[in-house]
Order: sequence, then C-alpha cells, then structure tokens
Amino acid sequence: MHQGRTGRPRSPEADAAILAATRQALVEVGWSRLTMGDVAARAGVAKTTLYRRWPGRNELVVDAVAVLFDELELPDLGTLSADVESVVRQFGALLDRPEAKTALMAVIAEATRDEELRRRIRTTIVDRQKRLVTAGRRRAEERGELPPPPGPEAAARDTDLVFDVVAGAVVHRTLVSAEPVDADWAHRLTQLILTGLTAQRAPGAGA
Amino acid sequence: MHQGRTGRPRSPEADAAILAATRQALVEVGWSRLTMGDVAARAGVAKTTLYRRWPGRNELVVDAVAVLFDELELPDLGTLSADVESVVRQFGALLDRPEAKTALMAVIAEATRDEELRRRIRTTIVDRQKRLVTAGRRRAEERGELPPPPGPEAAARDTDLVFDVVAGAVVHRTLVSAEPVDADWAHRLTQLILTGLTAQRAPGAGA
DNA sequence: GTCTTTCGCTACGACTCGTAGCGTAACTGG
DNA sequence: CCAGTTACGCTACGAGTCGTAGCGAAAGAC
Repeated sequence: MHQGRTGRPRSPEADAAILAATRQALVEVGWSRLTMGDVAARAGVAKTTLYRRWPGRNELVVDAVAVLFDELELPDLGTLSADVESVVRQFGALLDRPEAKTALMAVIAEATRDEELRRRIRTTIVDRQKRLVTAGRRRAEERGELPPPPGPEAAARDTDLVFDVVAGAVVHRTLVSAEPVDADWAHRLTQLILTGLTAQRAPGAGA
Repeated sequence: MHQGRTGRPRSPEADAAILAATRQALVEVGWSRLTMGDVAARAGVAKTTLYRRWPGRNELVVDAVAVLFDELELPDLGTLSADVESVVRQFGALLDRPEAKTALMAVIAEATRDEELRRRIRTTIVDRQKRLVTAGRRRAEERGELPPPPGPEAAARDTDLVFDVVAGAVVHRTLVSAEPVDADWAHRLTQLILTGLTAQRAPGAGA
C-alpha cells in the first residue's frame, strides 16, 4: 500500500530534507506563517511531493519534531533525586530550542479538535518518552528508595501522574512563564516532587 | 489615545458581541480555521471594526479567553489539601471547555515568537491567577500547615514553582494525555504535591 | 449647529491553499 | 532490453483569506 514493491521508490533524502526544512522554517517564521510552499522550496522539492507524503502541515510538523525527543536519556546517576533532576534539565534544554517549543504547542492546540492527530502525537512522542519515568521508578525501587507499587494498574496510574507533573511543569515554566529551566529550578522542582510541599522547607536542604 | 474624550464612543456591546462570537467560533471551527471575517459575521459587525480594536486574531483570542479564567475561586475549605484539590478540579473543568483548551494552547504557541503577545498573556491571564496560589499559601501558614517563607524572594519563587507545577500538570493531563481531571486524579495530584513521591504510598492514606 | 470619532459597507491586490495535468526519472519483473 | 509502475518537478488553476483604503452615515462632545 504505502510501499508497493514495484515502481520508483520514494527518496529517503527527500524525507530528511523536508523534515529538516520544516524545523528550519519553524525557527525562522514560526507556526502561523509556516506554509507548505515555503517548506518545499527550502527542501528543494516540489510542493506536490509534500502532499504525497503528509496529509497537511499538522502531521508534517509532528513528525519533524518527534525525532528531537528521542535524544532524551536517563543515565543512572545513583539516586532518584539525581535521575529526576537530570531528566528535568534535559527536557528543559530541549524545550528551549525554538523549533521544539513553537511546534509542540501549536500541534497540541490543533490536536484538541483532531482525534487522529492526537493519536499521532501520543504514539510518536508521548508514549515513547514514558520509558524515562518507568525506568527511573524501577531503578528507585531496586535501590529501595521507593516502595514497590501495590499493583500493575496503580503503577501505570502513578507513571502517568508523574509524567504529567514533570512534563507539564517544564512546559509551563518554559512556554507560559517564559523563564529558563536552570539548575536551581530543576533542583527545586525535583525536591518538590520527591518530598512534597510540606517538607520542602526542612532545614539541611541548603540552597 | 485609546479613548479620546470627543467623538463617537466605541460601542461596548460590540466588544462583548465580538468576544462572545470569538469563543463560539473557537468551539465550532477551532483555531486554525478561525477567520476574522467569520467572527465579524457572527458578531454582526463589520470586519474593519475588529481591526480597529485588535491588531490580529492572536490578541483577540487572548482577550476572549481571559475572562474565563476569572471564574476560578479559592473557597476556604479548612485544609490546604482541600483547597489545592478544589483549584485543581476547577482548573480541570475550565480546560475541559473546548474554547479554552484550543485557544489557550494556540495562543501560547504563537507567543513563543511574539514578545508582546507573551506579555499580554502574562498580564491578562497568568499573573491574575497567581492570586490563587498566594492566597492558598497564606491561609496554610495561618493554619500552621506550612512554615513561613524564609524571605520575600524565596516566597515569590515558591509561588512560581507551585503555579507551574499545578497549572502545567493539569494542562498536560487535559491536552497531551487527553484524559479527564476527575476527582481521583485531582486527589492524587494534590497528595503528590503536598507529601511528595517518597511518602505518597504511606499506609493510612486509603483511597 | 459643528467637530470628531466610530460604524457598516464595498472593493482591492497579495498571498496561500490543495489539486490536476503533464512529461520525465527511477526502479522492477519478464 | 523493454514494458509496467510509481515518484518526481513543474506549471497552472479556482477558492478562500488577508489587511487596508475609501466612502457616507451615525453618535456623542462642545
């Protein structure tokens, strides 16, 4: 269907060039002024080639941005606190890139009225990155920092909750508050998530 | 400047009609297909009237959505936990409305490339709602649930952090994970924020 | 009444959209 | 080597939206 085994094959270089051109265009002109014709010209391909591969710019932008998120990693730093802080900083640095912040919010906005686009975002971005939370939790349990989850479904709900809190806070900080995710903020967010608001001012947690 | 004291005054009813028409259009056609001509037709005014009052649809949509956020309240429910949970649920219900979720994300996306629009969002929406966090914190301190902040600047940073976490988590849950902010989730988020991840599984917090 | 500003309306060039049609290029199977 | 099939670049098209300009009429201020 998408790739019958006869005829001229689609150029993989064109794919890469189009996605790169999309990211470049997002940086320079932003979302609302990004046009398919502009992307095609930057990529050195015909406009019709874009429409043969993507239904519209929403889907194109999702694919163009998705690869950025695969750069996130979870190195084992020895403690849950350090692991969380590392991911927070990485995610903050990622969202600091203009092509990521602009595109991500715009696409999410469109997805509120487009079920299929929402699924595309979930499968290509969100679900792929939940691996960070599950891996961090597993390590923390092995170290004895966290009790084992009472059941599989409760564990899944916890994963979703933590993911929403971490990703949501970083996104909100970066895009709405428009302030940087620096080392200090990452540290304070981590402490809040681990020990909570009531214990956050405990002495000995010196800044 | 904005209102010289001579000449025909601007019609306040037109203002209200335009903002209402904008919200209605957001619900029916969404952000990307919202046009100024469409809004003007719905409001029963001329297209030129819109351009006399707003520079473009970004600014128009910000103003149209801002009033929705003023509905948020912080009733004194006796405990910090109950207060937080109440705000989480209210904010979740607000973001469940299609005109709010679509418009908010789209405008934030545009704001990543528009400094003035970013300021408009901050002054008309974000800063206005930080009152909820500061009021909740003050009450909690009066009850003895939280220690007083070590200093004014630390208090401001804490307010910003909590606001980013709460608002970000609700937004992410609603728009990215696309799952409802129900009573159970609101309760679990509140517990996470207050007591932290390490204490969240403590016995006796029975669901 | 006179002055000033807003209003509704129409019209305009410029731009983008998504599609269709054409000839050519690339690769497959007989 | 030669059809068959698909992708490609290019051009052109009607449709829709943009933001602005110009006009006469309406609504208050003085």
